[in-house]
Amino acid sequence: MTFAPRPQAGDLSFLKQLNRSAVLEALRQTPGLTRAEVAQGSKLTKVTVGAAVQALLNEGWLQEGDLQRRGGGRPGRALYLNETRHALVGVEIGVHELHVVTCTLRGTILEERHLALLQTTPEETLDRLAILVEEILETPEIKQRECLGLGLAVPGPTSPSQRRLSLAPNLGWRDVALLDMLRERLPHLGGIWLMDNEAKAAAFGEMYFRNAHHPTPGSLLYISAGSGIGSGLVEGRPLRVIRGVHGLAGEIGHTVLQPSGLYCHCGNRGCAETLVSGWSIRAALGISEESELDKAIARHPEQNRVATTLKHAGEALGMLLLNLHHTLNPAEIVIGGSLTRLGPALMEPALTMFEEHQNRLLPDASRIVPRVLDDSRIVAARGIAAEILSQALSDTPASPRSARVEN
Amino acid sequence: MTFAPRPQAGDLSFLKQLNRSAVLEALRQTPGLTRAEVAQGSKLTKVTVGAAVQALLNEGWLQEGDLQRRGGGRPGRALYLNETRHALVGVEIGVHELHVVTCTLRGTILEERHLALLQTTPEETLDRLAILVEEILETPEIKQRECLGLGLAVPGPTSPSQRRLSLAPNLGWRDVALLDMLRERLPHLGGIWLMDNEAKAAAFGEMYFRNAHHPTPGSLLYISAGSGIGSGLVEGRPLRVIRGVHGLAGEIGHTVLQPSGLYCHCGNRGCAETLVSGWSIRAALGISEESELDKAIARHPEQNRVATTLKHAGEALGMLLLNLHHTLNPAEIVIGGSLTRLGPALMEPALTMFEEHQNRLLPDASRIVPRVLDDSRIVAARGIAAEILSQALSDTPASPRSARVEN
DNA sequence: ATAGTTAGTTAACAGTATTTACTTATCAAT
DNA sequence: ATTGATAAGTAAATACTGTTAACTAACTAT
Repeated sequence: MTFAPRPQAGDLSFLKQLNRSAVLEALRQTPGLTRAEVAQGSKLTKVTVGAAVQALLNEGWLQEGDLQRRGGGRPGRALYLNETRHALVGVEIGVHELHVVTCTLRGTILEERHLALLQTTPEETLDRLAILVEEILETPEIKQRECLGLGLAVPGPTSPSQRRLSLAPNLGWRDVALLDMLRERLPHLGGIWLMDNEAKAAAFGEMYFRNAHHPTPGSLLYISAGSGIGSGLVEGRPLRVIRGVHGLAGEIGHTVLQPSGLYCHCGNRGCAETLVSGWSIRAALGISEESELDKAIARHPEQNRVATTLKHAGEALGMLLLNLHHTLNPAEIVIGGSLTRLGPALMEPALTMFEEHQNRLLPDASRIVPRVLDDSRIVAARGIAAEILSQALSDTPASPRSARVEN
Repeated sequence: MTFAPRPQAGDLSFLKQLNRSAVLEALRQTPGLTRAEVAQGSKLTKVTVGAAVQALLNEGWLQEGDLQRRGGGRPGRALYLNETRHALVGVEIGVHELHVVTCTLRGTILEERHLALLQTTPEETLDRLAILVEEILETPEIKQRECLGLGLAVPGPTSPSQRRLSLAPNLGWRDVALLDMLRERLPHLGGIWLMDNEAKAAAFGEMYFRNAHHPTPGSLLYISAGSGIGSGLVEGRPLRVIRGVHGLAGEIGHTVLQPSGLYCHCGNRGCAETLVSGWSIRAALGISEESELDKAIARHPEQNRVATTLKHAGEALGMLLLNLHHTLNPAEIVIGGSLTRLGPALMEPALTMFEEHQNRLLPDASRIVPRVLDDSRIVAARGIAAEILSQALSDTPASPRSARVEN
C-alpha cells in the first residue's frame, strides 16, 4: 500500500495552533516555567507567549503557580498544565487482566481499576470493560472533569488503521474491531478514541512522561516480556512510534534466535518467544498455570531446573537485546512486562550476555534501564493515555484573537 | 545522552517558508501540476499558491511548462522544479572505489566519475576524491549551475553529529573527521555539507526519488549487501532516517543468526556478516581477491562448493530479512549492494526462505523489491545528494513580500 | 456568437507575531 | 526609606501573511 499525503502547509490559524502547542509542550516537559522562560526556550517573543498563555489560562489548559525568584529583577509567575480540569482514560486488555486508569494532564494517576479475566470472547470482555470504565467515570474525582478521550492498549498487533486488533495469540482472538465495539458500549464518552499495541503504548508513555529526574532520551525501545514478547520503538522529535505498514513492527517474539530450536505456534523454529516468554518458561518447567510459576520459583530458587531455565531464558533475552541494539540502536532499552517480576534470575544473565557480546570495535551501546513507572500493571494503560494527551495538546482548538475573553 | 530541544514554534516567515516548501514538495512528487492543482492538494488557496509560485519562479526554483488541458475551462500552466539552474554533488567512498555524481533538482544524473581505490589512508583517499570533485565541478554542464551542497556517503556508521566516520572495518579506518577533512580540501565549495552511512543514504534516495511509476511506500528498508552488510530505514512523513543514538541503527551485519557459528571480527559468533557478505563468501570459497569471485562463479556455476555456498548465504539473507520484517515491518525491503550482482543464485534461496517462514497466523509481510536505480555504483552517492536536496528545498530563504521582484 | 467553466490575478481585509515603549515588581546599595 | 539596576509582563502601533471577493483570461460546448 502506498500513500502520498498532502505536503504540510497551513494558514495563520495553523501557525497559532502550532505556537499554542509549543507553549503547552514546553510546560509539559518543564513544569513551572515562567512566560519569559517559555519565550526564551521557543523562538517566540514574550509578547506572543504572553498572549498565548493568557488564552490558555482562560480556556483552562494552564494554571498559574507561585512567583519564581531567579536573580535580579521582577520575579515571574510559574505556569503549569492545569491538573484539575481534564481527565484521560487509559485501558489495557491484558491476557489475564483488564486495567483501567485515569490520569491528569501531568500524568498523575487519579483512579485505577483491575479485573482478573478468564479466557473469553471479545464481546464479553468488552461488556465487562465498559462496566469498569463507567464505574471509574462515576468517581467523584473524575465526574467533575472533562474527559479528553479514551485509549485502548491490546496484547497484539493492530491493523494499519489502528481500529482493529489483528491477532492476539494469547487470547485466541483474531481481526476484531475492538475500538468500535468498545465505543458502541460507551456511547456517551466523547473526545479522542485511540487503540494501540500494548508495547507501543507503553513505549510512548515511558518516553512521554519523563521529567527532569528521568530525562527524555533521544529514542526508546520498550520490551514487553509477558505471556509473549513484543516491543515498541519511539523515536525523534516530534515523538514518533514506529508501527510498520501492517502494524507488525516490534513483533520481536518471532525473531529467530536458534534456527534449529523448538517449534513456535507461528510455524517456525527457535523464535525468541520459544525461549523467553511466560508460556515458554512454564513449558520448560512443566507448569500449566500462570500462578504456579512464582510458587515454583519461590519454593526452589536454586533448584537446578528452575535456575537453568531462567538462565537460558535470560541469555536468550540478552541475545535479543543485542540484535535490537544492532538494528535500532535506541538511546534506552526499557525492560517491562510481567516477566520482570522474576527479577535478577532473568535479568542478570541477560545483562551479562548483552555486555559480554558487544562489538569490540564499537563499544557504544544502548543503555538498558528499568521502567520508570513502578507498577507494571498500568504501564500500557497510562501509555495509551499519553498518546491521547499528546494528540489533545497538539490540537487545542484556538479561537481568533478578537474573541479573546477579557478578565 | 539526552536532549530536550525546543518545541517547534515559529513566526510568520516560518509559515511562509513552510508553505513555499509545501509547494516545492508537491511539484517534486508530482511534476507538471498547475497552480490550481497544487492549491487543491495542499490546504492553501490559489491566491497563496499563485504568489508563492511567482516568487519561486523569480528565484529560479521553478520553471513553467506547457498548458495543461483538463476538461472545461481555461487550461493551467504546468510547473516543474527547475532542472537547469542548480546542481547537487553526491560522493561515495566505497571499499574498493570512489564514486562522484552530480544531479539536478529532479534527480537526473548530470555527470559521474568513478575511481578504483587501493586500501589507503583517509588523507590520500580524500586528496584523490577532492581532485575528482574539482574535475566534475569544472565540467561545462556543472560550471554554469549553482551548487546547493555536497554529500558524502561512507561504508560504516557515522558519529551522532554526522561529521565523523566512527568505523569502517573494510577500510581499516576508525573515528575519522572525514567531512571536515574533505571540506578543507574543497574550500571554495559552499552550500550544505552532509555525511551519512551509505546504506542510510541509499535508503533515503530510493524513497525520495520515487515517482508515479514507482510509488512511494510508507516506509522503506534498504539492505546494502557488499563487503559487509548494512541497512537503512526511512519512515513516515516528513521522511525520517532512523539512525540510532550512536549512529549504529542498521548495523544488521552483527545481528546473530547462528549462536554457535563462525567467529566474526566484532568478536562474536554467527553474525549475519559471517554468512552473507563479500568477505564471508570469498572465505568460504577460499578466494582472496574480490575480482576472483565473479570468475569462480562464472566458471563453475553449478560446482557444488560454489552453489552450496551461495545457497547458504542466500538462506541466511532470507532469515535476516524475516527478522527485519518482524522488528521493523517496512512497506518495502529493497535489496542493494554489490552482492546483488550474484543474481538469483543468492536471491532465490533468500526469497524462498522468506516466503516459507512467514508467521502462518500473520500472513502480511513486507514486500521485497529490487532497486529502482539500476546502477548499483551510484545508489548511495545519489542518495546522499537526495538528503542535501531535501534540506535545500525545505529551507529556501524567502524574502518578505514587499521585496517581491516585479516582472 | 454565447453561455458555462476553470485558471490565475488584483485589491481589500482579517489575523498573527513583532517592535517599541511602558508598567510592575524585586534586589542591592546607599 | 530611597534610589538605581534588572527583569517580567503588558499595551499600542506596525509589518507580514493568508484569505475573501471580485475580476480577467482562456478554453469548451451549444
